[in-house]
Amino acid sequence: MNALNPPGSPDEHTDGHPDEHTDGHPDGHTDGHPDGTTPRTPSQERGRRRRATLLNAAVALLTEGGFKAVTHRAVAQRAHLPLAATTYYFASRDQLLAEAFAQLVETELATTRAWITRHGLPALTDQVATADRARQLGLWELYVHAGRDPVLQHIARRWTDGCVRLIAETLGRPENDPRVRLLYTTVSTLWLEHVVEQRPLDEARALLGLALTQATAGRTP
Amino acid sequence: MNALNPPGSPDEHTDGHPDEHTDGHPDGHTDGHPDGTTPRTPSQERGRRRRATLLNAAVALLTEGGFKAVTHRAVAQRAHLPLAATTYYFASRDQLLAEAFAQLVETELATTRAWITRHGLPALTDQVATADRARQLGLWELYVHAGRDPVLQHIARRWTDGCVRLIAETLGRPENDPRVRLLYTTVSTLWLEHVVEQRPLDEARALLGLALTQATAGRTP
DNA sequence: CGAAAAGTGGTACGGGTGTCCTGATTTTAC
DNA sequence: GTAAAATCAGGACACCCGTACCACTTTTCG
Repeated sequence: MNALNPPGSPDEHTDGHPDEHTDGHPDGHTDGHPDGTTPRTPSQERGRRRRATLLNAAVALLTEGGFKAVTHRAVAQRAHLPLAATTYYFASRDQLLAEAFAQLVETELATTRAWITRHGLPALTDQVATADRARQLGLWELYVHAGRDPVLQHIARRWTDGCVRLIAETLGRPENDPRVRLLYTTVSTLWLEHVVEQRPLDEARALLGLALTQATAGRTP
Repeated sequence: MNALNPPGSPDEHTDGHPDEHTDGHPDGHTDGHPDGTTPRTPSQERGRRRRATLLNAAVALLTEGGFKAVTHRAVAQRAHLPLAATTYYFASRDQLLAEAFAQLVETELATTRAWITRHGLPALTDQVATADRARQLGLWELYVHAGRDPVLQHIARRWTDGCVRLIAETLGRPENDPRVRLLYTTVSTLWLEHVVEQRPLDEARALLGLALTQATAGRTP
């Protein structure tokens, strides 16, 4: 669950049993140097900061150019760290991407939650309009890429589940309520369409309004 | 409009004015050798077949590995043609990808139309279940990638518009009817979710049913 | 028929990548 | 204090890529 920790949080996995934590970890975060070559989350504060810097660089590059732009050299350069740091702290490019994806998902969910808390669900199209489009594209690119990668797939499901949970809470409904899920389908497509196709948002606003009307059946959210 | 022609269809662009067809062509199809270096659709039948073979190879690779797998060498090898053929018949990798995307979109739209004609809209989840998932992934990957590429973006819009048209025709409604577009949002998300996340389709079927009920307001499709 | 245009295909250029190697330095543990 | 472990960073390995170059062959056209 380390990928869920904010950068800089204490690491619980430095207890000398690294091997137990590298099997089937769904979010791609791997700890431990079983033979001195597999990276771990560092025990020293300095190393932890360097690792986080690399990860943030990866997210930035993901935003700017999609996952193709996340190469070891680009990440190292963006983080002003030597190339070897990338392989010291991350087992592979795939791990780097997975952790970047996980971070992006959590960040976007938190941002969206805050916006809805403040402005309400009907204003979600306004958040989509003002949010960093390139970052959204990075997220969606990895979302689709997750279809070919079981590790990323778990993270993708977390994105969907997080969005559904958000809507459920806002509507005061259980997450498995079909109306919640139906509303999510509309929100998801409108979001993706805006990010990819850059269509005007007038129609999206109207559709969101209609979908909300149907989901709440006359109750004002 | 050559990208809309089936492979092997007669080419109308060999009339000696190739330069007029290379500006702002939204689907990335370029004709003409203005200085002997820019590819055109060949005038000879053999060349046309070779070009089509390369394009089909690109689509196959897109299916198997996503757009990252569509390299000149992989395409040439898959098509059993020399590497130089790829640059002879296509101006760039981008053009190859654009045409592969366009072809994939048209194929999928046609396949979906045939299915709906035969089985009806409520059975759309069954088509999603039985269709080649990897091919769908290829399509969606390029769809999202289109967010960063104006040429592909036009093709992505064609995908969306084609789906909306399909639903509108099935419901006997105009394409700008909000209920048509709302139903499309649900269908789109359920499709993407299945392809990416591989969730069970039971819930998708139920949601599609609910969405159809709301879209038709008691009228049986 | 001959020249020009189109087609063919092997090769190379200049660039890039993920990963690994290894010696030096710093930190930790006994 | 010393040895082991962790950290650090420069460099290299093996591979890959898109694109361009160029000589040769085939087809077209005047």
